[in-house]
Amino acid sequence: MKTEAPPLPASPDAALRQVAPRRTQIERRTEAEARLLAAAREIVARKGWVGMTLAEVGETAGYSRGLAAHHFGSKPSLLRALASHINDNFMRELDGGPQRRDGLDALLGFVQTYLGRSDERWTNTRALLLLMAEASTDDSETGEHLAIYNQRVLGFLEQHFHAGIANGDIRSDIDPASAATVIVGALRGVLMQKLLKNSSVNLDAVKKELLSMMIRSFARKPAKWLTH
Amino acid sequence: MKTEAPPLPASPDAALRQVAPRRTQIERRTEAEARLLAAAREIVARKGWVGMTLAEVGETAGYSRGLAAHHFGSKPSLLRALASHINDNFMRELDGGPQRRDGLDALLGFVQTYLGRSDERWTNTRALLLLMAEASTDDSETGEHLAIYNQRVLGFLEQHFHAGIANGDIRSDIDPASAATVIVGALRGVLMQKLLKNSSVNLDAVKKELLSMMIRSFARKPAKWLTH
DNA sequence: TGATACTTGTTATTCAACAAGCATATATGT
DNA sequence: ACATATATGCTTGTTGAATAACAAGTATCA
Repeated sequence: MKTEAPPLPASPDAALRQVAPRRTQIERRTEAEARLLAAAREIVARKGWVGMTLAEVGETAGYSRGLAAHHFGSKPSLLRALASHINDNFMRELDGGPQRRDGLDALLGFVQTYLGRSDERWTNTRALLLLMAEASTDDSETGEHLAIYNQRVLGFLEQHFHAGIANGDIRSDIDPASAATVIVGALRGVLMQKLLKNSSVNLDAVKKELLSMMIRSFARKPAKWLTH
Repeated sequence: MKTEAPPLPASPDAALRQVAPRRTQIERRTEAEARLLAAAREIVARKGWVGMTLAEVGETAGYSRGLAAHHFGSKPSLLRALASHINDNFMRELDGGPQRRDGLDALLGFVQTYLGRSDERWTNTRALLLLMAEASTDDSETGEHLAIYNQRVLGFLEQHFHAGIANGDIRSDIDPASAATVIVGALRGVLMQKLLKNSSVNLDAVKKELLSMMIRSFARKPAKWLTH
């Protein structure tokens, strides 16, 4: 299972010791943390939180088996860092979208971004899904950070529902909180089915259908958006 | 954590040994299996599949720590039995609905049933959600049974989309497979948020919003349904 | 008496958590 | 500048707890 020879991209290069770029402590620590989190994210996406071992995280990141435990102290603590990390990534991706959108336009863009990714970029979503599912079980405080993450995403959508209602694009009889919950739920639920074995989910078709649903349900003048 | 004195509802009653109803082997075995599955279901709902131990299942069911392993042989084998069990329960609950419904009416009824349960009856759904989430991680064949379960539910909905299109209630430009995926995903995704810590999800409001969405998106004549 | 259900005993494995040591970077003194 | 000392990052050694899986024993039924 475990890769015999982890990547180890030439940080301590034996042959060219002289060229070793004498990184500062802060650089070393920062890079180590980044690589540990990236490794954790991938492993969680594959095996889930409980299936992930600290040793595997360290080794996948190209370090020793002990580093993850040493750096983060404990597994729950790693989860905390990981949730923040993924959340930050996603929010950054949202901001870096095509252009500034608002109201219903922003909501449709959100869905397009969420379902429009290539297989490679699913790792984040996949990991987050698994974390959330497992979080609702754990007795400990492990799950609260994910609840906070969820609140942030919901808040983002609610805000755009309100904006859309204000600017007249969205029907005023929509309940922003409930509608946001449904949309986020639909996105996660669809992804979850996609990640099941032997899945026959056609993401493009689903995306199209969901966008139509949103326009017909939320738009004050659906025709204006459907033609687009 | 573990309850010191499990229920043990008077199967081997010490005081009234004489009255012990001399059950047949088949009866004993059947009851044991039922109680083991019920215990497993509850524990999975609380702690998830991986967080559940075979010993706890046996003891929660009122037996010895070893029975679960002995009866089912292995943990994956227990999962198989559990998934079937929950699936059967759910399908029976669907059939026993208010009355025979069809097409869009059946779809709306499905959503109402799914989101309209009391806290107690969520155990099934909760357990199934966790199993599904964890199933998409496992390398083994553990998850295939859940994929099959998912296919069955999707099939049920697709069939009613087709029926609704046929009888004119549902727009003909709806793609049944995609729409079914969205609805099932929305239901699960909403439940998942509800199960998160500190959840502020108002299930009644969400149900109402989702039903409105479905009517506005799928119905050929929304007005006919919205007044209802 | 034999079969079947169930229990208790045991083992091997996995893994988080810590501790003690090694490696690399930075601060201080000459 | 250079050397030495200290701090920080990283690795290897180790331990104890948890637990799935099996084996051998006991109770219940045919």
